Amino acid sequence: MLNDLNYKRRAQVLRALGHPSRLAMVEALLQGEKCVCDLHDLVGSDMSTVSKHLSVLRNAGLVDDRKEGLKVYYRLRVPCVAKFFECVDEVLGMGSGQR
Amino acid sequence: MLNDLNYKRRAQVLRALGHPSRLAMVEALLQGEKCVCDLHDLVGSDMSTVSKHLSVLRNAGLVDDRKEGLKVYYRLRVPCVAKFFECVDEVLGMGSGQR
DNA sequence: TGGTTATTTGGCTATACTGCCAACAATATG
DNA sequence: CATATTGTTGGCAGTATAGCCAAATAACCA
Repeated sequence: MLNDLNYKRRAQVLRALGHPSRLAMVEALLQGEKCVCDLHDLVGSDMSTVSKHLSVLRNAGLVDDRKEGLKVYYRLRVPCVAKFFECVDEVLGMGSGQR
Repeated sequence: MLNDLNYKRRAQVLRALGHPSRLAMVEALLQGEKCVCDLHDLVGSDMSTVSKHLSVLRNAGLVDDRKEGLKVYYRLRVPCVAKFFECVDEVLGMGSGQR
């Protein structure tokens, strides 16, 4: 298939966004840097789970982190994902077409 | 967590895009309707696999289908996904941050 | 140093996804 | 009707993902 590696990388980025908790975290990060503890409060699952979700986002290239004292702050690397939310909601707004 | 169902639905849409073959198919569909056979030629995997990928996209609300004679034609329901490709490539363009 | 807080990592089980094959359904054509 | 063509569905084996706990790391403070 045409340029397989490129599609794999792109898919990795989108798959990283394909989880409710990670989506919620990314949306929160649109407003600015958050520490893991903030995101932990947001999504409610175990801290270790949150940490693993964040590493999925990091490996996909979507976020970056920075340590300050005990806390680790994550930030979005790419503002354009904001548009994803609008478009995804447009998809959902038409009725999902589920069969 | 805040409005769990909404995040689940959104995640479903993004996860549907999170596969190399499905991405390639969606990109092809940006140029217009294609039959399953066209997409089969494009991605190269078994027809049944292609069909299942298409049903993932359909269940996510991303595509619609139409039967004409023996052939089934799929089309994108939402043009805005075109922008996803630009943004995703922007993510990749910065170096993926893989650790 | 010893203790506390914030986060990551390892390991495990449960669940979901992928991709192939075989079987089935629907439509066209001889 | 028999047969070919186009897709879909069921089922299975292999792989990946999710989420929890426990243990490890790192930075801070007494």
